Amino acid sequence: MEKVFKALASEPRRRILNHLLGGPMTVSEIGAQFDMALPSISKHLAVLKEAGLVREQKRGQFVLYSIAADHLANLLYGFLTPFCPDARKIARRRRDAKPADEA
Amino acid sequence: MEKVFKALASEPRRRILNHLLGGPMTVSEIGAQFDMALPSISKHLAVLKEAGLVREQKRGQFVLYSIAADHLANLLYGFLTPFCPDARKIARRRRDAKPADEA
DNA sequence: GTTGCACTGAGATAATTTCCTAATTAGGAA
DNA sequence: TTCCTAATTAGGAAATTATCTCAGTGCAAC
Repeated sequence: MEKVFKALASEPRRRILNHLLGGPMTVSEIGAQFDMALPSISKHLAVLKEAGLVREQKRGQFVLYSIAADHLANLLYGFLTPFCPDARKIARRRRDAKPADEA
Repeated sequence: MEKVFKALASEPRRRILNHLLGGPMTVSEIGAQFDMALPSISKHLAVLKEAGLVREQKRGQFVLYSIAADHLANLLYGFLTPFCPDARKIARRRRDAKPADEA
């Protein structure tokens, strides 16, 4: 949870997540959307991956990153649960639907 | 949104929010739960307030802080919307229920 | 008024984060 | 092999954050 909120507490990283909604992208493709050096993008992706918010898969010399939307949703619903009755129902429903996916 | 995730990216601040689930508390009462100097607690509360996650009300020499759970839920649901169809419905439902509460 | 408690502001310091450039690793193609 | 591209690692500078102590402000009770 700590890593998740730390990861989300960065505008570039939230923008990366939004870009990935369109489907898997390589580091260069993501970097082309930003005015930032590629190693910085790579670092941000590592932070997101460490938090479980993206997945990486090597494809030859490329690395494809894709969003782990389910994980993101489960974590935030789980966090919201104590604060909000709505979230409790949804968190339970999501958990029952995919029993082995929690963090 | 930036302020919200920055505020949540801190273990002490998330703990403070959880403590406030029991109802409004003074700064000293909150501080008693932590091994941390009071000015630090005060600072954390200021960050949470700046993010709209808590409200403060002066009561004589005391300052009562209480959680703004609705705001927290609305913001996170709003953030989740692009990533998760569930959140879209809920965010809309919440918004329609309280039309003048968004950030 | 004076004393005491609740809280916040100020200043200092250590740790963390973010970003860069340069160098390195690794894969694919000539 | 040699060259090119993709991505990461390394190293370092600048900014931000977190925390402390100490000083101040405001209220309340004596």
